[in-house]
Amino acid sequence: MPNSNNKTRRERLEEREEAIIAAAHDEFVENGFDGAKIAGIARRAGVAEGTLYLYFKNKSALLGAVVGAFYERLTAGAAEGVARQKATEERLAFLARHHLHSCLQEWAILTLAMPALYQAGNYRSSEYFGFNRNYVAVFDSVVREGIATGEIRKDLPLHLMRDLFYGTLEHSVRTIMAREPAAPPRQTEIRLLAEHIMDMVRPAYSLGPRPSPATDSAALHDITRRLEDAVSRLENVTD
Amino acid sequence: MPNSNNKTRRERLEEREEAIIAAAHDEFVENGFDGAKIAGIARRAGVAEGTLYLYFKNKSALLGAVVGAFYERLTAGAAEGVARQKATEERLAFLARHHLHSCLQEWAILTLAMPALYQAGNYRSSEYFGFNRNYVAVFDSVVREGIATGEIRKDLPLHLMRDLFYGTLEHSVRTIMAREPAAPPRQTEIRLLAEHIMDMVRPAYSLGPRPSPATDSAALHDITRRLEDAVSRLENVTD
DNA sequence: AGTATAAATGAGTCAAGTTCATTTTTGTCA
DNA sequence: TGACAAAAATGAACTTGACTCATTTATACT
Repeated sequence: MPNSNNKTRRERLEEREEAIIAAAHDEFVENGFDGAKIAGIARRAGVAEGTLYLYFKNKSALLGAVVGAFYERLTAGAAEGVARQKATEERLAFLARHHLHSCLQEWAILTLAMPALYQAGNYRSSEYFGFNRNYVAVFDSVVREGIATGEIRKDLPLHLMRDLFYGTLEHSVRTIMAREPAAPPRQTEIRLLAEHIMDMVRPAYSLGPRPSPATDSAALHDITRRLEDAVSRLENVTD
Repeated sequence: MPNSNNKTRRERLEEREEAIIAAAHDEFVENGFDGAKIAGIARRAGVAEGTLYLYFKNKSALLGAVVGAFYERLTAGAAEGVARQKATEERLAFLARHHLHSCLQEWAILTLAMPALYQAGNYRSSEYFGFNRNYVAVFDSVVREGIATGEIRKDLPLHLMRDLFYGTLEHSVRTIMAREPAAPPRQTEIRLLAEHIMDMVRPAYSLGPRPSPATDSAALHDITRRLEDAVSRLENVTD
């Protein structure tokens, strides 16, 4: 009787793999990388320790799979949101909110991913490089389009704009989590924070109508005064 | 015969501690945190393994001492440089160059510090929190002064400006090291990069004469055209 | 049913961080 | 100077946990 179940062999293997990744996720999130035990993951997944090594090369590869799943969710969410918006500014604002929301939501995963990101001897060859590449591709295409339509300045290398955007966001997330480790990410707080960040990013990118209220309004005030002067002078002439 | 050497007991202990930190530095830099072995550090320092535990609680504490020394150099350099400059903009430009230079120079230490920074269960209580606090205090005082003199906008929380500044710098460093892992940090390249970053930071902070040429000139153009229209209309009336 | 191949198992191996009973060094005092 | 108590150092033994592999179990095909 081949196929005693209604599952093909391949399907059963993939199910097991997913179960292992889910188990690893929980064990890592609860205990951190060093605190997580292979034995614990095996127990959660309902398999023997040795079995894990048939699916993943070692503990780090197990973490890689967990982080990869996170990046997949992150990237998919970013791409979807961007597709819903039309204006460059709205798109960037969405990406900021989405990044903040995701990173705060899954802070535990981030704390697992960052070390691996930095430790990777030659980062380029590590799987994390690919994860990041796919993710920032969404941002890159938004900015490239913004530059093409003249909404964004074109005198700076794209990678620097990316560094500004994601560097600021990541640092902000770290700041928040350092302030209130147990903070549940409230929707409105994220919106406010994203708006503040966009208030800095906008002028940095030369995006939007008002690059900077303070200086701009000063310049416009000056022009306006001159306009009024001119008008009243001309009116005096007609008198 | 008390004090057979010309060294007091305390001095000898401190010398040994420094030797151990130096040994740990080299072992960590060469092999990374996991790759570094307590036995290796002990051998380099010329002491027995057990002796290390008389000076440091565990391997992590050993890393903490190495990272602490790095932060001390970093903070001292930042404070000195800021004292040499007078204008807010020059000070920030210096801090940017200094941060880039130091982090590229001692990239190996950074890759050791970042994981610990993120892993620290409750970051606030970890020693790394204090290191960072002292370091960014230099930046904070520069920005506070800039706000007081009206050079910098005051409608954004200070911590966000910090996140923009150091987030961008750190992300840039990571980008560079990912591109060319064996890159020797050339002085001129660092200057150029810092200038580019300042080109983004300046308008974000509303620092300097022109917040943003592109949009600003567009707005002014518009006003100017309206001014000219008004003038010519009035001139037609007087005809 | 028989059998070859794939998959799973878990006891055993090994490496490395940490501990602690013992030894060595140091400073003081008779 | 020599005894001695306290401090410092030692390294063999202990412990933990990732990883291996000889053996067992399940699967699919004839």
